[in-house]
Amino acid sequence: MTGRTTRGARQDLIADHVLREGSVTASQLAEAFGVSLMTVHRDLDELERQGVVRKFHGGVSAQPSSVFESNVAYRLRTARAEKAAIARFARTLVEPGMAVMLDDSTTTLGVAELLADAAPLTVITNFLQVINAMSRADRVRLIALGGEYYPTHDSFLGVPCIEAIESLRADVLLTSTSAASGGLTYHQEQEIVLVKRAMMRSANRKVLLMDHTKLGGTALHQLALLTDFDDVVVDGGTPADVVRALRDRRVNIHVAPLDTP
Amino acid sequence: MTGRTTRGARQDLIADHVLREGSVTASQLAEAFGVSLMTVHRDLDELERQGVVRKFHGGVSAQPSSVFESNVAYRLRTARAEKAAIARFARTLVEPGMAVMLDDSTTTLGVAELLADAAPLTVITNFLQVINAMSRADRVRLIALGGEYYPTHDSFLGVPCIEAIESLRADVLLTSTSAASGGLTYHQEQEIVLVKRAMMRSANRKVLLMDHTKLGGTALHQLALLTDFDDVVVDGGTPADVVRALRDRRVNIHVAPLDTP
DNA sequence: TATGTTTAACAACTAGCTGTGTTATCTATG
DNA sequence: CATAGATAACACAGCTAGTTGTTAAACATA
Repeated sequence: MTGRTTRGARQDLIADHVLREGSVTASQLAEAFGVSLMTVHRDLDELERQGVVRKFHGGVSAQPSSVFESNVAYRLRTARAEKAAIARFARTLVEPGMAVMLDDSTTTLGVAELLADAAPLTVITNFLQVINAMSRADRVRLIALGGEYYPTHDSFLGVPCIEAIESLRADVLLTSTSAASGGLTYHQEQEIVLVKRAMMRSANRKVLLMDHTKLGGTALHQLALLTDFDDVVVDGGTPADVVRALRDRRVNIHVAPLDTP
Repeated sequence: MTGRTTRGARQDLIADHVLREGSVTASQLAEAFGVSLMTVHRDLDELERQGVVRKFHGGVSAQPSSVFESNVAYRLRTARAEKAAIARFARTLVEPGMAVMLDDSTTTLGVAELLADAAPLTVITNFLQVINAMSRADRVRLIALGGEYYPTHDSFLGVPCIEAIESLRADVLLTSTSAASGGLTYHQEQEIVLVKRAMMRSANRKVLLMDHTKLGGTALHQLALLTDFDDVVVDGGTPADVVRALRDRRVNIHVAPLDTP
């Protein structure tokens, strides 16, 4: 494990290692990656800032999953290829002239990057990263949902957000959540659940985007039934029997093919 | 006029020149700045994109003032020192723990950059540049006002924005507008006027920030009386008789000293 | 069509930033 | 109080992104 790696890749590996082992010392990491102690400390500071690990005198330990799994920075790193595949598929559900609502999930961020091609378009979102991306896009009418800013999600939530959603109506909602199993979808945060539900009430067609790593899990709060969604898009890495089981439950499921490089 | 200048500075000079002369040819500009024609064209494309000039075959002409004066990019370039002075003063009106509302003016953007020092704070704004700045700030609770995005202002306006404002209450509002004269304040855009008025209704203390270049002018729509504001902050470049006249009108005026380098 | 103007594509250069290590100082823990 | 660990400050290498000029092709205007 001594190959020269870039900063980001090394941090990913450190994060994986910590999550797997529970805790490590700084000097072990310096040794393992052939890099100076100072650099390790800087990586660990960064990971701590992102909420993935906790530092203690001598090293770091993993955060309880409930904490770091909410994190944008962490979520952006997981299942990248799967999300890209799903985004490409979701993009085809959007046609020029539509009003598209996007929630604050990293999966929909992938869609946003492709949406410029579908212009003219109205985009409605509470996700700051999407807001910034779309503010630069041509021929996209952008409607931002305000609210209280949550740094962990990089989005706006709370009562003001929900009220704003309720006075709008979108043609299609592209949304995602952290877990699904047994015909139900889940999310670990109350605030997010309330916003997602409001979005579902304000959209004609509700599309759920889920990479296969999220299937079979649960989280603290129930969000909705899988059958409450008009479409569910999963990536090509989803086991065939899982797809079949969902189809048997009358879930309108689509499989987005992964890139084969 | 042949000294080596940076891109931004050169564009400023070109903009000034065009606004003064009405129109210029591309080759004249290339000559004047000792720079290639291609570079001039690139500068002009940029200025056109910002809405400051209009291109025609052979050169450019100035946009009518009503068009370019609304532009963030243009406004950001004007009266920088004055705005900085006013921002420093306005910063002293904000105390830790307050809920501060900021409108979408370049003057308040200057204040936002200084606000981190006054944390903990609640900041309420519809200005995307302030949202982005504050989302990175520590110990600042950020409440974004949503609405329809207006690229010329880089902010969110319209009914959703006004409704969001109406359900909030701020300790202090820092606002600015494009012109003031005869005891009245003005702005050239209806949408903006409605939002500013809503903000005024939702704030306990209303502070108007005006650099002296805006005094003595008017614009299409009346915004409010100068005496509707609890405080009016002008920069040190304001003529003494103007300050006296305002004071005679019972305007609670403050003069922010300019930097003397 | 002829001429001047604009754009596109490429390459060179630059400035500034990012990532890194070293050293020295500070801090925590036993 | 001693020692290992953490941080701050500085310096430097490498790289990326932004800026410019050149050339050639496309375009507009008379």
